[in-house]
Amino acid sequence: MPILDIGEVAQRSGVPASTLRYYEEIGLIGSLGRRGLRRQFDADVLLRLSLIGLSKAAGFSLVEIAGMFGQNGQPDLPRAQFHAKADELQRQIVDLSALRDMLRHIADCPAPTHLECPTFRGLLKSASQGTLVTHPSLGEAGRGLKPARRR
Amino acid sequence: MPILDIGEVAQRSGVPASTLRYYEEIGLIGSLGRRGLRRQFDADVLLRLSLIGLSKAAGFSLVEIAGMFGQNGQPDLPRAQFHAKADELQRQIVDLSALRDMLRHIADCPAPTHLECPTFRGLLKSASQGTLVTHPSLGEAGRGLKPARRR
DNA sequence: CTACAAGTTCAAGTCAACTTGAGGTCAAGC
DNA sequence: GCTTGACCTCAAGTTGACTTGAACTTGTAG
Repeated sequence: MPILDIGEVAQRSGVPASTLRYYEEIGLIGSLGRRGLRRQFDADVLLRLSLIGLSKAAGFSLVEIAGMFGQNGQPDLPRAQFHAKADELQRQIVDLSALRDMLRHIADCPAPTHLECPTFRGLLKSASQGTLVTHPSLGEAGRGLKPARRR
Repeated sequence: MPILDIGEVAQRSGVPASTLRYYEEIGLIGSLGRRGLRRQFDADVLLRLSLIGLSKAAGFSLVEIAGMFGQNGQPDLPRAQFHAKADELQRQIVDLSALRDMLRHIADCPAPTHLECPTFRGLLKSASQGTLVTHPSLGEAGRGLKPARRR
């Protein structure tokens, strides 16, 4: 079971050392202990970081992620909540697929003003399985979507 | 072509008026003009807001979104860039699907420590079509993922 | 005509997620 | 024994995306 120090974890994972310290501080990852001052990480942390990256991309906050994969590796949440998160994610996947198709459409369709193109409107309407504002006077724009973040 | 004032847009779209002002300020949406002091919005803005919500969920920043759907409604970017964004989105969809399956797995699998479960590791490995750190000493964790944000 | 709800501006505040900088520690190699 | 490089802590700064508050204006209803 290999032990890594922070520089190696940073290099292999692409996550900066400052971020790793921050993640440890908030309890999102754990280290085995110290050698002198230096944190020693189990190689497993790399998997955990993948999981974290994935979850961040899905729009989960660090706090939520911490809840999903408690410090020991075991989830902190009841099973039903996982199903709920998965379903939420499924909805998001549907939406992103629609957006992907819209981007492809924009790239290929010669019409300059896409909001008027029926194909485009159709794709937009299909997003969020119809909960979007396309229908007169009902629904909330982007309702059911996870606000997402990047940096 | 109906004209809406900010309160109606807010109500129908679920986007707070303060956010709508902010979006207008940064050029993400446009208003038709003013009636007295009050902004008048074309109903089309609702579609635009859906698009914005969708794009935010996909992890695009407001600046990127503004570039994709320039103030007039026409994109500001070359076609190739749209294909690139679509492909990026496609990769993300694959990753999120893996994450969704992982969440389902956690909800259903009785084993308490999922990082050791082969099924789970398999799912994790499949994310980002294998660019993740699962393989010894190569790759960056979550590489290729768009960091996502929420509030 | 007056009240009032709904709008307006502008500056400052907030929040999550980090990053940066200054100054300190330690183990290994020369 | 001394230097060097990789690590350390802790406080403060940054960024994006908004939100809040105070003080002001306006169209409509009574």
